[in-house]
Amino acid sequence: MSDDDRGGLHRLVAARLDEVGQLYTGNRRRLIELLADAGPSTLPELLVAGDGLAQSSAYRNLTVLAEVGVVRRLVHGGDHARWELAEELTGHHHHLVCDLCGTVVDVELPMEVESLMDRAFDAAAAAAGFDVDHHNVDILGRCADCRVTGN
Amino acid sequence: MSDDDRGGLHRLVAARLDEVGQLYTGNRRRLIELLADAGPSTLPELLVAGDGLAQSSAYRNLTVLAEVGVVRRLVHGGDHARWELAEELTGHHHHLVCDLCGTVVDVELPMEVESLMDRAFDAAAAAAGFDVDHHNVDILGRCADCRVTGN
DNA sequence: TTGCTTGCAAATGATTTGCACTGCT
DNA sequence: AGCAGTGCAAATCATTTGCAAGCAA
Repeated sequence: MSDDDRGGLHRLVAARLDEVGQLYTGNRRRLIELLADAGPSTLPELLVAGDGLAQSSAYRNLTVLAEVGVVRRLVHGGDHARWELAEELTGHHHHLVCDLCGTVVDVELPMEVESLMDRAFDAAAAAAGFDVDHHNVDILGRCADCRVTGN
Repeated sequence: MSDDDRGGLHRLVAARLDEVGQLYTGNRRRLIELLADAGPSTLPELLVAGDGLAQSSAYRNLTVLAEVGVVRRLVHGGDHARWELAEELTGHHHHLVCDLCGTVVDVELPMEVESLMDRAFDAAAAAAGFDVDHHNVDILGRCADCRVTGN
């Protein structure tokens, strides 16, 4: 994310919090910065990078940020959930997930692929009586690091 | 799943267990039957349907069945994980997930869509240094029941 | 001074494990 | 006999919550 977008990011988060009477405190700003810098992160990762941030505050703040729609909780197989900035802030994307170390990296797919998937998903869901709201794609495999270390 | 396949299913599971010196016991057979009948199910659902099956045995048996590759553990947002028969037994498929009640239903996508996705995913992953092993697609929305009840 | 935040400690709840017992081979 | 499977109760561990003190409008 460019430094240019960073200001807009903070302004949007502050506005969203304000709408529900919540403040954009230092802890919350730090979490947003960390997620903007590091992408999908676990709570322990955020605590290590967060310099003294209390665990309970981190969980509470991430929950609040998710409630106002600026953060999203991801759940894959590992012990800890992962948190990332919401798509409204990052754009629509999917995830590369390493089967070995659990790392999650964002990927964007070509627009034609997204629209073909949308059409296919709508059709498949309609046949089962579902109304589609959105879709998540996880691409699982081995990340560059784990390929090298032969994990 | 047809009754015809059911016999083959049990034979395959028994063989897989046998390979690692484990038995195809009544509890394990019951779990396989329940998953074949009900699709992706939570542990509480399996216990209710399982008539006296102990919780710890259910967890332990599902773990063993997953280790020999006949069962898969799914994790979406809810309180409980869900378990389903592995794709080797059911064929490749994806999931419709109800945002409101958490129900998960299997869907199959047209072959052309799968192959287009495979190609797109390989290309996107390669750009990030990932080797793709497989992919999961979750289609999220509102199931037929929740549409009716206006949950 | 009213209400949102914070950190600590305690509680919660899904899942796992220790153990003694039963049952297959 | 010898090892796998079972159920109960206790332990684990990510996450949540109660509470008292700090801080902003």
